[in-house]
Amino acid sequence: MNKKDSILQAALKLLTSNGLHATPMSAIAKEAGTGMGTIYNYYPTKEVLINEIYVDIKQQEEALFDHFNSELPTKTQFETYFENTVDFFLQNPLYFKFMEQLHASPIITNDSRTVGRNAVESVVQLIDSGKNDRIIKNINTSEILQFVGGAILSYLRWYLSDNNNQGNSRSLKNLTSMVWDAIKE
Amino acid sequence: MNKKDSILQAALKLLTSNGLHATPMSAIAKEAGTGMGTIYNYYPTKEVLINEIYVDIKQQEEALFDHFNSELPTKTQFETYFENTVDFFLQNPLYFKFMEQLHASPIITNDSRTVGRNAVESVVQLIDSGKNDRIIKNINTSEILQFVGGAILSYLRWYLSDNNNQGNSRSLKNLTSMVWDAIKE
Amino acid sequence: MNKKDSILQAALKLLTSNGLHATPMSAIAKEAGTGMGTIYNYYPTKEVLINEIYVDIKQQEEALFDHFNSELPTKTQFETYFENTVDFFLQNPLYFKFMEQLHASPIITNDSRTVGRNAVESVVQLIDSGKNDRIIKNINTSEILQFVGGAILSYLRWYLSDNNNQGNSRSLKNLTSMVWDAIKE
Amino acid sequence: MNKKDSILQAALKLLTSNGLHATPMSAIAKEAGTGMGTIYNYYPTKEVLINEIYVDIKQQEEALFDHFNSELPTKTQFETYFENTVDFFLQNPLYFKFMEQLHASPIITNDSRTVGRNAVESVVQLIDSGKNDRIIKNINTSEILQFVGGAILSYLRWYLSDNNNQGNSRSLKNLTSMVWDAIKE
DNA sequence: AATGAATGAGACTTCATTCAT
DNA sequence: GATGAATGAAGTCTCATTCAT
Repeated sequence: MNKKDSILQAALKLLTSNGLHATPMSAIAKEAGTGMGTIYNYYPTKEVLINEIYVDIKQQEEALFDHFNSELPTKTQFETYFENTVDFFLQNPLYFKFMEQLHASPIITNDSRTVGRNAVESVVQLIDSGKNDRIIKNINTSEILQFVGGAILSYLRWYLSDNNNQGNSRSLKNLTSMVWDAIKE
Repeated sequence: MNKKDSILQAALKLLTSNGLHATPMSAIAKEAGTGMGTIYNYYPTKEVLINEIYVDIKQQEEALFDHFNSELPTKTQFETYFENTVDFFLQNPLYFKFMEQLHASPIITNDSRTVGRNAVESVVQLIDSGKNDRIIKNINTSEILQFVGGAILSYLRWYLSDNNNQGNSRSLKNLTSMVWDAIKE
Repeated sequence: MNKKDSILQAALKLLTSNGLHATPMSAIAKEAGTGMGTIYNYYPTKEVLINEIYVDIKQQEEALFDHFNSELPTKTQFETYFENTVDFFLQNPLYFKFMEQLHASPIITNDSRTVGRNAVESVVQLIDSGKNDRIIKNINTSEILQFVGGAILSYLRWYLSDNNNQGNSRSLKNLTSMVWDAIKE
Repeated sequence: MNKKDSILQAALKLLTSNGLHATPMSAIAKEAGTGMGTIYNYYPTKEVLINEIYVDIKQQEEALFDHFNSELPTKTQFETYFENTVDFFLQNPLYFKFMEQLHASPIITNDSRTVGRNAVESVVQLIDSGKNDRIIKNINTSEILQFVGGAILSYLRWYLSDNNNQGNSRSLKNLTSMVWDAIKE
């Protein structure tokens, strides 16, 4: 792994376990196995480093849609999106913890948030097209988007919570169908 | 307003707009119109102050159920809970911003989180009773709880987001029914 | 002595003996007998502290003219100015060392330099009036001012140089008359 | 131009415009069009580099006297020295700015200062010989030297100051004669 | 000889907390 | 109880210097 990625990984690990306020750059450097100065060769400030992690995750999320097949039925596409996204965060629980902690933080810049919004553009189009075909309810698209996002979020919170170890693929299927029922016409 | 509350309000205001990392105690004191030492007469550390705000909000949430009428139909009770909770945060948007930012932060202690969980005990009972009466789906209660919480969260995010001004009471009714449809048997 | 002055004195002492690049704020705090944070209660940055010293010296120089008697002959006034200024720096050799090192430094702001120029306004008037009365040569006033300043500077450099201990009041008298001879009509 | 000189020129330019405290070696390397390592092939430390510039300027100053004709009258020799030196710095204003800023800095080593003193050895001899012939006043030679140096310095400061554009060769002639009048018997 | 990524000591500065008033 | 000047540990960031290429 190159240095830039080591730093990102180290920062992700420490930020999610200790929090922003308890993760000095020196600790990140130590964890990454570099000198502190090296971090600053790649990221001009701590704030930029945090935002880079944010953007990085959002872009990986976006990449999940790269091979979307727009000829499949809307419902199939939706299920694929929904389950892929949940799966992505289950495979990368630190990404989820990071987003939980920093999604609403003023440290995330507007530029980063814009990248975040663009990342879900494919889903917006899927929903719009579903509304057009009267497959999905005629509710404000951004509201539907938030609803779906909230469902993903709540599932992940439940699944990854310390006091749960009963998560299974059946419960995800349940949720997917609950959500589809809620938004379908 | 007494000093203790001034401090809480000042902290809430600054924390939500600037973030934890950019809200020094001196700024809180200034905003509250007190001396820095005064804050320490009420709260031994900054961390305790933050947790106090957290617990305070959770307890106000809990108080929403004080006059719950357990003789009404489950669906009515659910709708009341759901809409009251959304309304509570719409009336207190800073509470929502605070929770968004600090819900997942390591600065919130386990004790505070326990208080938070107790605050929704009434809802747990409502759901369990609903499951018992085969009105609500037989899914893990904590999963349902997270699902409902996620729906509230996503609605509030959408409603309070800067680029939205179309929120109206109809859309909340829509959501309430979407959620009920999703969890009802 | 109050804290603000202790800090100024400590900074002056260390800056003149070690130079700007070898005088950390921590050393100034230690020398001043305060904590580092205390310095920042009075001076927001190191740069401001340096400029404050600069302005402070310039204002003390200006104060030398407060009791100038404008009814005395021009020559007498000039001699008084010249010798008082030399004497001021001989009494405060650290002020001289400070100015030698920082006079031309980019760290001194334009605002500070403006204060410095105002401090010699009385001398400008004396020279202008002398030119008017055809007592002083009709040369650009700022050029005369620099010439006189250069004479003071060179005398002080010589007098305070390590390898000199023959300074005496006669040599100052010599210089004063040399300079007067050079600028008189 | 070879690399060594590029480095010297780059350092001179940046030091005079930004100051020692704001001129990192990396910036010098960039300005010189070399790598940072290359600088260290020629100069073991930043301090040595600065001193090299200092010594270099002093040696160029010394070279001005190489073709001094010791058979000309003392006054002619003095005028030549005086005007050549002023001219040298007017042709190389960065040299002057450099000396203004670093002349008194503790970063200049005693060895460098010794070189500086040797550079004016010819002038010392001229003055001594002038005193011997009772052409120049019988004042401490080093004091005369400083006086003459101060006159040069003050003229250059005035001439090169931002708010001056009236400099002309007549005013230099004036100054030369003022200074000669001041030191001649 | 030339390079520049890597380094970490040390700089400046912040801010939670104390305590004399 | 109320205050805020004082504190210094600890944070972010810089930059002179090294060394593998």
